[in-house]
Amino acid sequence: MHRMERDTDHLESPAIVWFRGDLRLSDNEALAAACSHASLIPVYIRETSCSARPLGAARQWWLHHSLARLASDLENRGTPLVLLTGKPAELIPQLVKATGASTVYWNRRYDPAFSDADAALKAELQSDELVAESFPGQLLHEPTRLRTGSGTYYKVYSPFWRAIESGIENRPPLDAPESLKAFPGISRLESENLEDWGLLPTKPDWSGGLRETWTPGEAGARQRLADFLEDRLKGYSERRDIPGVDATSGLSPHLANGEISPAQIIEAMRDADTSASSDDRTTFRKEVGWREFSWHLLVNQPELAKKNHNSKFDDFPWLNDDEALVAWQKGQTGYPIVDAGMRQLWQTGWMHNRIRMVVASFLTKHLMIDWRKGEEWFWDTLVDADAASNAASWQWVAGSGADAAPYFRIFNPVLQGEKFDPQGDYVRRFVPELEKMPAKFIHKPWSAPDKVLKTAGVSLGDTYPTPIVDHKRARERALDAYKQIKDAA
DNA sequence: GACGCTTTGGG
DNA sequence: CCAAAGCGT
Repeated sequence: MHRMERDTDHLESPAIVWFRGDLRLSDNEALAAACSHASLIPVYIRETSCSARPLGAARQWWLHHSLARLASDLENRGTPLVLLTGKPAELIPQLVKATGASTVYWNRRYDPAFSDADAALKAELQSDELVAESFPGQLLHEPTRLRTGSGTYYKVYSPFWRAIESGIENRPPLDAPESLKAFPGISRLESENLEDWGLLPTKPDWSGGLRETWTPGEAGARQRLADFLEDRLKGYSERRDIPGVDATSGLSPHLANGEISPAQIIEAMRDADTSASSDDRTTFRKEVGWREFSWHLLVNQPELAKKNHNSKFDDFPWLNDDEALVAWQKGQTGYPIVDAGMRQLWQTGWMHNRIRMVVASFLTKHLMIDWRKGEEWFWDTLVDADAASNAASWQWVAGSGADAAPYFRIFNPVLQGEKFDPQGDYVRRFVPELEKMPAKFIHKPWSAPDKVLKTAGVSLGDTYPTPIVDHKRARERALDAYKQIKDAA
């Protein structure tokens, strides 16, 4: 068969659009490509027995709602969404056979755990004379392609950023297709019920705070972006560090679920006519850049969530202290800024970026617990849990990562609280038992005079924990441990 | 070969 | 002011 013939012929038959990490209709190249076909079959597969790490509970909650929105958005434009469970390598060919489709489109995902399987499926489909094509979209750059002058991947953010910065606005995002031509036999295809997938919590339903905080789905993502650009881009570079005010974009969970693309964000910001300074814009663009950098690292270092990027840390004497780990997880360390962060995470599925650094530093340095334990907890509880950002950022704080903070840079939880939450607004919101503490002592209640504690209704060790470690001693212990691996190398 | 690196703390 | 070190241009 001649290539030219096939290129026109295949448009006469339906195209399968395999949705994976891209739960949106706009800026979706795979979907756009399918629109030039006679009809299309959108499918989402709940993948079983694949090598990727299963989604954490918070992201499963999000996924349920995001898929529900995607299905209704597709329905409104003309086609249902087919839901299947199993192995794509079996299900996609079955779907091809059942529908007579000659084409399968999908957008690339970059988690190395999927790469081999996706490439193998593509090759298999193509060897059957089918068209199988993948498109970019989740990132602004192709993480495997970008190389330094000496041919290696980037290990330092600044040069990485300079390398992608200029090309960052080169891809104009696509509009959502106005209508979709459903495959005529689509309603007779086997499809499962989302409700049967068990993505939502049951026994205790802990999702109340998530529901109050978030609107999963493409429309929610677009709304949040619009609100951010209108209300919060101005002043972003300063205010983003203050956890007590709503100053960040809050787009991370939408990005993690592919409800919005980074190209859409960058473009919308360029068009946003606010009085935001160029500093505000650059700072935010660089945040998007960090996400790109993390994926660049993960793609080139597939073990990033498991292995120290700097192997010197393989000998670090981490402590196995389950009691301390649980206190950290539950927000019961006795350090208000740490506890506020951990409780925000549990209640809302999200934590302010600055506080993520503080709690991660506390776990890895004050408690000397392996960063992987923290990474796992975040993976399970964050609605924005992202395989690349989570691993890269934990290693950054722990000191073991690429371009990491030096290990000896140990955050002081009291000073961080006083500097970035001076009035204690953030602590008060998530640690209500300290609500009446005066600002002067809210980040160090143990140093408040008895009568201040009494007036505030705080009884240390009773209504609020005493610190589980002493800052000064913990700091010295961590630095001693670091000295061991430093001298050994 | 020089230069410039996200996010700090303590003495 | 110091606490590292090496990456990338």
